[in-house]
Amino acid sequence: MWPHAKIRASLLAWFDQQGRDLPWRVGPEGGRDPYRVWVAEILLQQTQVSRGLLYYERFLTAFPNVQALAAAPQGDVLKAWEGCGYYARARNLHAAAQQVAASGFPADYAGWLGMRGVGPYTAAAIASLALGEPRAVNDGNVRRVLARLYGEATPNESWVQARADELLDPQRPAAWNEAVMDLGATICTPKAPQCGLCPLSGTCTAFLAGQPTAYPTPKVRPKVREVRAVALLIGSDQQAYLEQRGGTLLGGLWGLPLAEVQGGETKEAALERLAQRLGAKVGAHLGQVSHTMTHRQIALDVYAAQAELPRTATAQAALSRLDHKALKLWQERQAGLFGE
DNA sequence: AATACGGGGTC
DNA sequence: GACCCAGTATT
Repeated sequence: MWPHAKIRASLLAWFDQQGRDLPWRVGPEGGRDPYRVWVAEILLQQTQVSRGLLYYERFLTAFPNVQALAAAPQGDVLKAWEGCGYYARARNLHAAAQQVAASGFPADYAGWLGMRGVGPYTAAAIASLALGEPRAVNDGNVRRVLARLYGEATPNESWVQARADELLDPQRPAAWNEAVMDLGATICTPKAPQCGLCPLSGTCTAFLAGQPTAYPTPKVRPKVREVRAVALLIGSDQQAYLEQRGGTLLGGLWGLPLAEVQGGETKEAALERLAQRLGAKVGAHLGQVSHTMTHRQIALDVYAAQAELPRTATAQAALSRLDHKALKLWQERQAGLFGE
């Protein structure tokens, strides 16, 4: 039988001393501002805290409360999210904010779970941190900490949730959740854990076995698909013809008109297809951009082109990193033309 | 149960 | 280059 009481006391004592001071941790323990917690939790999905911090202040300044977020145009919301990735988070957050502005905040875990973009992790986080509900979070930190604590090399979701549920401190659920995540983020890190500073090392199976990083075993990664595409820059890097991307990949963002090179098709054929669609005359090859996403490796050839199409100020639209790289080719060409 | 979904940090 | 990050939605 595991010494749950001892583990709780050790970790919470460490947390009270060494817990991180983060901008969304304002207000009483278990009674935080739901809007601020909500925004932070969405922003931090698959995003490291150090990076989330950069966006959090900016987002809260632009949209200080749920009414402001609900009333904002989607373009403004995506612009605030630009560069942070997983843009469905911003679209869902915006849509859900409009629901909250109309009907109020959900009152409990189940209510939050029904909101767009809110899954089991986020619902548990908001329910515990803002509502004081005893709900155990299950994120990457929790998974790693518990895998090591119990020496489970291949923990599945239900195993992690079960261990997290039974270990959750019923007296301080909010602090417990933050404590486990802080431990995972600062001490019990993936590659080089600082077991010498860990309050749980005395009961940690992985540490006692001398193999902390052996748990959990790495997840299998999906294969990266290689994609070739062509894009047209009509205008300049500052003022260009932009299209809003549909679908799930970069959906809602704006970018240069683009055509993927289909299987069995040449780059020239794709370029011709694209030019035809826009009624554009293709000019100089500006260069090639290479861009890696989690599941794609994109090689994009960018061409200058001429057409009677409306221009958008590129600084005002939310663009992906891929499109920023493409626009940069224009600057480099200008520098080249004028001999540096 | 798998896969799609960004972009960057760390070793 | 591998592996990961306060995960969720879709299939």
